[in-house]
Amino acid sequence: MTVPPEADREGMGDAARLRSIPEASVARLALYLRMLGELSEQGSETVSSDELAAVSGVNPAKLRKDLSFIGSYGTRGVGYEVRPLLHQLEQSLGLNHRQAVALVGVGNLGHALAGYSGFDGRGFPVTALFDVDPDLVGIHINGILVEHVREIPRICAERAVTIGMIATPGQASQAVCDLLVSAGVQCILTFAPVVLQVPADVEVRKVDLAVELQILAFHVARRHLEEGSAPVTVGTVNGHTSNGRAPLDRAADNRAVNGSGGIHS
Amino acid sequence: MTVPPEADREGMGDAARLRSIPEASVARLALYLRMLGELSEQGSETVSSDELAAVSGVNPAKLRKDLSFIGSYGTRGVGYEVRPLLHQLEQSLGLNHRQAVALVGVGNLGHALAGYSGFDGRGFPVTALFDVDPDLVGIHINGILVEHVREIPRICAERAVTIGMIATPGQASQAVCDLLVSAGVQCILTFAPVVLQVPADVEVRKVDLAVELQILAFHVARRHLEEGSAPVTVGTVNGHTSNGRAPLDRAADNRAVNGSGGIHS
DNA sequence: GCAACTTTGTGCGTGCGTTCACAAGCGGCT
DNA sequence: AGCCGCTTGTGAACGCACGCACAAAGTTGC
Repeated sequence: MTVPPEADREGMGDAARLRSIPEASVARLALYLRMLGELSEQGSETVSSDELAAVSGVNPAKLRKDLSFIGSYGTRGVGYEVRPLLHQLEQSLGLNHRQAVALVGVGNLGHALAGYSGFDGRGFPVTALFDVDPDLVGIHINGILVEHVREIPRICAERAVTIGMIATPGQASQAVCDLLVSAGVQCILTFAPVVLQVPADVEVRKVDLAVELQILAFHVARRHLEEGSAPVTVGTVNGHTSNGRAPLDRAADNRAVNGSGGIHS
Repeated sequence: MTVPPEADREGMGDAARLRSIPEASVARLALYLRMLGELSEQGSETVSSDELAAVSGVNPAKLRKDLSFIGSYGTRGVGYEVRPLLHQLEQSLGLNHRQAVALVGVGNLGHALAGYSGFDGRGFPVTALFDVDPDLVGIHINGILVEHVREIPRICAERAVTIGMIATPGQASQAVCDLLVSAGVQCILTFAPVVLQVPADVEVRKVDLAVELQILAFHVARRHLEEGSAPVTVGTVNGHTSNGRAPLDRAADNRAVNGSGGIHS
């Protein structure tokens, strides 16, 4: 086989190794990290790939391969030591130092996000809030002052914001996005149902709640059609839907939303 | 291979055709649907695959293939008629009749979701709210009464709920999920950072905000390493085109969160 | 110290998803 | 009417990701 031009040398630098982690694996690594944190709190010292895979809802082999991307931190015959693995995951995922997050749009959804405890506790302190509504600018949420959107460039620079969250109405989202980008923010998480246009060096992730529901609605429709044609399921209406199988088999069959997503060009 | 009971005949039934749509395509179809809605409001009569792909941030060929899964509704040399395509998409995605949604957990995030206008306007009326907190049970949000979680089975059956949303703290989510499943709900969208165990015939989608941020944090870390070390330069071998590093090209290069996700077994 | 058991790490086959590229088909122009 | 240009729909190749299955490695028990 022709050796790939850029030799895959042994002593691969961190940068090279990180760059080569598949997008889908990164998403799962973040999940493992959370699960390890819970195991650690419960006092577990070690965990096997089978156990960790079970609580994460993934295939054990896939988990081991994911972990192998960040190095070998397991002991054959034993499993993984929870604490060291957790620490290594944090480092590889860039969580060794906290990332300042700016949230733009403190309306309905934004207000909830600003108060979401899951961010601060996991190394993502919301350090800046923005809005355009005069009724909102000036108030405090969770001890943080809501500033006017026009202050984004200055404040984001001052507070070393690395991640921006957009929870504005759709029409405003592109303008807000441009502001964040001009402030040097290279990673954006948006809840606006708009395809944001950004320079190539900016990473955008989009959470579209309406689309999520539509995907589920599709499955509802598909089920109805299947019931009508193939004698697959039993109960219809309020009927408890246990078809043939055990009502409570704990299928590890979950479809996670986060994932490889549409990576392309 | 043994032909599945229902042969893949030409005049393929709706059920067979819908079942064969790749998961990743379904997610994008929902996106196209929204974009078509906007185009329709702007008065567009027809749209080409290139245009629709551009505003959706996807590859034109991929878009055409996605649309081909639901049939041929384009005119060669012209494009797609917006209105008929939109209608066809709605039908294929199961949006021809509204889906009743139940929301469990009206705390911080749940309260915001209950008031989110993007649901009702898109055929997903939130018709039931639940919580355990005595301070919340009994109040009205957006005109809807918050009921106690123990009422889930009865009320979900009464109101023909097909989709459940879980916005409770992590510890409560599995119990809530079980309640929803016992009420016959087969599609669940959860915001709790927990891997839900469900019967095989229940569809679960998970939106994990902390994980989203961690994925972005990873990209921050990767950027720092790249800047510091390797002369990253253009393309690794097969060059993914990605980082051509044109400083300001308006790349339609967005990574969408929703996507194929971890589909398996 | 050796054997047997346990669990990691990974090479490889397979299937899915994306992309390219082109033939087929439709409208407009002459 | 016939030709030309445009756009769809799709066959085929490519690449990625998943999961199996096994070798390597370490631990426990005798």
